[in-house]
Amino acid sequence: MPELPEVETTLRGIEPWLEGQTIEHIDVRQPKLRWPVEDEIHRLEGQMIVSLKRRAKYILVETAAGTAIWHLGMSGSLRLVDDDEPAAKHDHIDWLLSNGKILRYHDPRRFGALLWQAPDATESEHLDHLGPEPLSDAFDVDYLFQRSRKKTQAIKQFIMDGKVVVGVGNIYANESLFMAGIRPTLAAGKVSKARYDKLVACIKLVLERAIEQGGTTLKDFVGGDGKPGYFAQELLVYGRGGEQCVHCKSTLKEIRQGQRATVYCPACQG
DNA sequence: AAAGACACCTGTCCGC
DNA sequence: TGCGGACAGGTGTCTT
Repeated sequence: MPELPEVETTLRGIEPWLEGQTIEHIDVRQPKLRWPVEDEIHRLEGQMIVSLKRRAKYILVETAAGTAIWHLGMSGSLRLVDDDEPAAKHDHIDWLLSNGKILRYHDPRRFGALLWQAPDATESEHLDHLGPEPLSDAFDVDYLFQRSRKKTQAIKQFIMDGKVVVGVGNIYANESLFMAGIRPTLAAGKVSKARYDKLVACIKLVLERAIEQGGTTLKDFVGGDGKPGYFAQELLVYGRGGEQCVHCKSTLKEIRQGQRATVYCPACQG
C-alpha cells in the first residue's frame, strides 16, 4: 500500500488523535515483522506523545523515553479504532491511548517494522543515509542531474533509489516518468538536464496531487482516518499495461525492471 | 563501486 | 473446485 503519499495521508489521519495523548499500554501480538519488535518498545508505555513526524516512508512518534519508528512495508496500515473493537487477523500491534482509542497496526505480509530509538540517539541506521525529501527545496534539477552523471542504471531505478531521493515508489516512478515523457529504461547518466528539470517538477506534482487526494487506494488501503484515497482514478499508466495511452492512444507497454512492473507509452516516452 | 538478484511473507488472481 | 505459479505499494543484503 504505502508510498510517500499514503504514509503522509496516514500521518495526517492519526496525528490529531495521538498528539498529547499518553500511551497507556503496548500490545505486541506478533513481534516478527521485518525486524523483530524489541522489548525496549515498552519503554514508551506511560509516556506522552510529543510529536509525530515523517521522514521518507517512516513515521516517527516522539516521546521523552524514546522515539517509535514505524514503517508500513508493502501491506501495513495504521488506524484508530475504539477500544472495544476486537483484533482481526494480521492486527499485530495495538497502542492503548489515554483518550480511549487504540492505534492499531495491521500488516498481512509483515514487511513493515516498529523500531525503538533512544531519546539521546545521535544516529539512526535507517534514516541517516537517505536522500532528500522529494518535496523539499533540496531536491532540485541541479542535485538530481549531478547525481545522475555517469550512471548506467535505468532512470526509473535511479529515481526509486532512496539514497538518491526518498519516497518515489513504483506507482509514482511510473507516473512521473510518463508525465515527463521519459522512457524508464534510459540510462540515468544519458538523460539531459532539460529532461531532469521536467522530471523533478513531475515528481513533485504527482506526489503533491496524490497527497491532496488522500493517497492511492489499491487493495484495502485506508488512511488513518478510515477514508480511502482517491488518487487511483488519476493514475495514467500504473496498472494500465495493454490499455490505450491517454495522450496518443498507443498501446501502453508493460515490462519488468528490477522485478518491478514498468508501464510506459512507447510513443510519448521517446 | 555499481548493478542485479534475492530475501522476507501472505493474499489474490489466472490458467489448467 | 483445486493446485501451481506469478505477482503485489518496500528495502536490506548478498552475488556478480
